Amino acid sequence: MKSYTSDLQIQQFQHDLISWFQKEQRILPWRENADPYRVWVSEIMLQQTRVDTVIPYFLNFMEKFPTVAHLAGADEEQILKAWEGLGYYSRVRNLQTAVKEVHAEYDGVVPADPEKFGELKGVGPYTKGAVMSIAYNIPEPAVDGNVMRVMSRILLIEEDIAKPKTRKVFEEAIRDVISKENPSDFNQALMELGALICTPGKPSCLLCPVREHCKAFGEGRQQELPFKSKKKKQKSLLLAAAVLTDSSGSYWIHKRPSSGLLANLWEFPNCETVSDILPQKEELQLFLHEEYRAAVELQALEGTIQHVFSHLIWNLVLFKGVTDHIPEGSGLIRVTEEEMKQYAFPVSHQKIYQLYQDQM
DNA sequence: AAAGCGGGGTT
DNA sequence: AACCCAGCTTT
Repeated sequence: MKSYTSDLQIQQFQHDLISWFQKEQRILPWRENADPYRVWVSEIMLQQTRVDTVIPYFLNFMEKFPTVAHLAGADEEQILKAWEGLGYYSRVRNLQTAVKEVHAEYDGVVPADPEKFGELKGVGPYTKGAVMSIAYNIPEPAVDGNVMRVMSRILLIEEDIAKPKTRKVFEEAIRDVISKENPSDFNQALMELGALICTPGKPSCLLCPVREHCKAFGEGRQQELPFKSKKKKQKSLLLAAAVLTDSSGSYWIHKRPSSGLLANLWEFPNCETVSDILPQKEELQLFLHEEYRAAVELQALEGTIQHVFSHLIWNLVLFKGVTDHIPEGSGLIRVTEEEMKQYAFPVSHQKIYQLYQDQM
């Protein structure tokens, strides 16, 4: 079996790629220095998330939690608030779990050993390679979506990048071609190339520093790659939510379970509505009484909210209601409008809050 | 191997 | 509407 890299001019490829990166790289906050903790935080934030989205979150996060010790000692409520709106909230809970371990087991120093670093919570194959190469200049592959796209074109790899085992094919290829002298710039250059030049839709091949090395470009097939099988579409759910207040204007809110969707975030009380005979308002009223012992008359709010996740769609119908009597320990807590700012809400419930306030 | 897990930008 | 994004964990 002939390897994918056998007819690549590796030295020349490395040089062309790294030289381009050193000249053209964007100025980004996490490139200010190579502090391993800083690099680590940036890599977690950048998982499935665009650079422009991450920048303000990264600056705020580093201000609030500048070191391993700061993050290890923070309250979960604070770190979720710092992540609010960024999505995939288990990322920050796993990050804190891992950082606590680094604080306790490694004296606060991020281990410069891929095997040890890779055992930490939330550190998968990509993050391991990225942090080890960028922070410690260790030649490990860091294969993300960008790298699979770029290398599928350079080496004309036609395997399905949606399949988990395909990542290993790319990791082996990268092990063959990665610069041992400068793995940090090499890995970053591949990702930068994927972001700026070798883009999904119409790659700018005429600006590409490595087009002479690119087999797909040589055959005019760059638009066909990478190959990715389709994923199935989202399920759609019908939900009803209630903005409940007391007579003084404080809100009744609920903390979501510690696992699953939007774990540990706060929300307005709500339920999925499944009946085809009962009005949604009555179904929600029954739920509020069963779940929280809250007897409350609801009024419809104007407008609905659709919220799209990667794997499902919420269609929300909204109500408001006033009650002063909900038992202690019911699962709902009472917070003032001012205190609301301390709690992390998913964007869907921020939309609910916004819509409610617009109608008051 | 497949599914669960957010949110937003691009085309 | 589909696709993509500096993916990882659980089942």
